[in-house]
Amino acid sequence: MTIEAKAEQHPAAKDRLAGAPISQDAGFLLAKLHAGGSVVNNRALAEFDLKERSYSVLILADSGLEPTQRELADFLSLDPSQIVALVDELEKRKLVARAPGKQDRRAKTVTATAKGNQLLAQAAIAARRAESEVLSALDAEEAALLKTLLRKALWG
Amino acid sequence: MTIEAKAEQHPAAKDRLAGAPISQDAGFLLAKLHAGGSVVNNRALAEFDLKERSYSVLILADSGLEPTQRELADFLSLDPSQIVALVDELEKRKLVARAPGKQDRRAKTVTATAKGNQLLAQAAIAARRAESEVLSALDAEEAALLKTLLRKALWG
DNA sequence: ACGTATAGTTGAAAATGTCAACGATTTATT
DNA sequence: AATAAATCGTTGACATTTTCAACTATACGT
Repeated sequence: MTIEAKAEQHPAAKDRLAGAPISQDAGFLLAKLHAGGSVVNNRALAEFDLKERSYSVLILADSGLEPTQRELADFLSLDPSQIVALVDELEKRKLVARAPGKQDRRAKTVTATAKGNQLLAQAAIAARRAESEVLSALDAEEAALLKTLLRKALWG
Repeated sequence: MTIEAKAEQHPAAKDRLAGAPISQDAGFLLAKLHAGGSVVNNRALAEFDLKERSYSVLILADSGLEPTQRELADFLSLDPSQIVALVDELEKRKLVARAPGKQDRRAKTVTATAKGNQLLAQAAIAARRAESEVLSALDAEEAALLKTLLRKALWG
């Protein structure tokens, strides 16, 4: 028996369970693709001493939107105290800076420094490579469609 | 100014950051939709004293595929020791049973009991409701397409 | 038969998530 | 204007989850 034929009879064993009805469950599919993707993303970002989380904060800090920590917490679905730790670390590395909110002095806006912007430029390249690895089973059109649907599910 | 017009100028404040380039990142979109979905799913399943994880194990145990714990770990992207805890709890509640693997006595297959099957039937209804809540911004066709794309990304 | 690899289990350590309290502000109510 | 109520960032405690190294029992390769 050829290897291919054997593979068809024993679906890689790895995804023998893919036929179970849970593969119809969006929550499960999301969780599984996210879990696999996180590993790939974090591996790609490790080179820059970043993780998915700190990378996200850095992007938002670099966006020009001058997000407050509260906005970061809401947007990233994290507890405000986790944002404190994340920003502390990035600030210690001089990648972002805190500034008092303009019309609300309780708030602190987080913006990327020039150094943060430079690191981000490099990291974004690695992140794009990681993403195409994660979505390698999709062609470009399908990948774009997937992202469009995810955005619509999130924000309508 | 109408409320709608105001909403357009100040995009709910909640998603003011949605315009940042991170919204182009599949990993981020996956993480965010998964995070929001988990809350909804777990709330729906709490009624049955289940969480996403135990619900997944129960579905797989009920699938007729007689998965081993190792297969569950691989498929659910969890450490084998986490499967032990999950199955322990479900087994204590008589929802699943462990049986020695047929051709490998090291392995243990996990199968749902009649009681587990009955609970699952109820829980699956709640899970479906939760899913349509999470994907409420998508019409039926879009939701189906999203799931198809996720499955393709995972298994080709 | 022997050494090597794998399944499940245990327990510890590290990372993450959740929550309540606090000082400094801002906003709402009188 | 004065006071009350709410919000922002922060800290620290606690719970949950993840990760990892052992260990026993069994299977597999040579």
